[in-house]
Amino acid sequence: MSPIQKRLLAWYARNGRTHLPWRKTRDAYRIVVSEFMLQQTQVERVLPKYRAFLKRFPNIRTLAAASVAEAIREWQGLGYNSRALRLKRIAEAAVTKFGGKIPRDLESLRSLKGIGPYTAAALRAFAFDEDDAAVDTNVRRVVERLTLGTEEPQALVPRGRGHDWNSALMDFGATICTARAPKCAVCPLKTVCAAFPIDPPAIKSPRSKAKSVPFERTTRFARGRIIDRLRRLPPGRRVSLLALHRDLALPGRTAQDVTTLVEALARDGLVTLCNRKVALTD
DNA sequence: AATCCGGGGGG
DNA sequence: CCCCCAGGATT
Repeated sequence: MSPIQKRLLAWYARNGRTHLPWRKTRDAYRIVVSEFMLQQTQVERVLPKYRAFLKRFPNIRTLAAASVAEAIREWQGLGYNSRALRLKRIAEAAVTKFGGKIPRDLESLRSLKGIGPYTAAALRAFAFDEDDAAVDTNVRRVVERLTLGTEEPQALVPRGRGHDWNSALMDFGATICTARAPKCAVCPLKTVCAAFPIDPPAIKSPRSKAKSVPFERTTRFARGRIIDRLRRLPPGRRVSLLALHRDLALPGRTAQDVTTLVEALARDGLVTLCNRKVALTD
């Protein structure tokens, strides 16, 4: 192993978050649930949601057999509800096409909507102990700094250590080699880092943003409120578009605006619209 | 290449 | 308050 590899794995052995539940399992279903949650949310916020989700859907067949509405309800507080839908569809595909298991080969993984290059590699490393490099923006940044861009992330994976290596890079990037204000002074890799010491002013970028719309007027806010309202609906019940508009009282939104928003959510498959009444998709 | 998605965290 | 932020799909 190279000095970088040895030092980072040694740091991880002492400082890594090896106690995290998705680090202690090789159950591909549990790994894919954690990956979908972690793509959008901080670890501390994911932990309780992860436990609750697995309690409600203990295995892939439970999730496959559930309704979309149940999956979206269990997703409450995580945001990005489309990902709950995709996770649920992946569970269905695993049961109908892959013998009830998350597939191991790259092509099969990539055929599942919602699994891109990053998540496919993460699943192969964390669930199947393959030496793939799961490259998110944190890992890309860390590797670029450590080698000044001379090495591809995949080339750095120590043979047979893909699981711990990917975990180590992520923990390191989250705590030491952070995007802004990296802690070079206490970095265990500073003596082998090509970028040490990083020049802070180099991070400055010319920013002149157009003025932003208030968050309450954004499509994102409105969609989130609509899904939240439907989530609280008793199972099997639907609500009329007019009642939805009246209940939510979204700032600056007409009844027609609400209809348009609901139609978009219906195209996404999150809600079902029938006779101007709407509910989460069954 | 740019945009959409849903909030939360940090300065 | 203001700025920044992730991965995947779509166009």
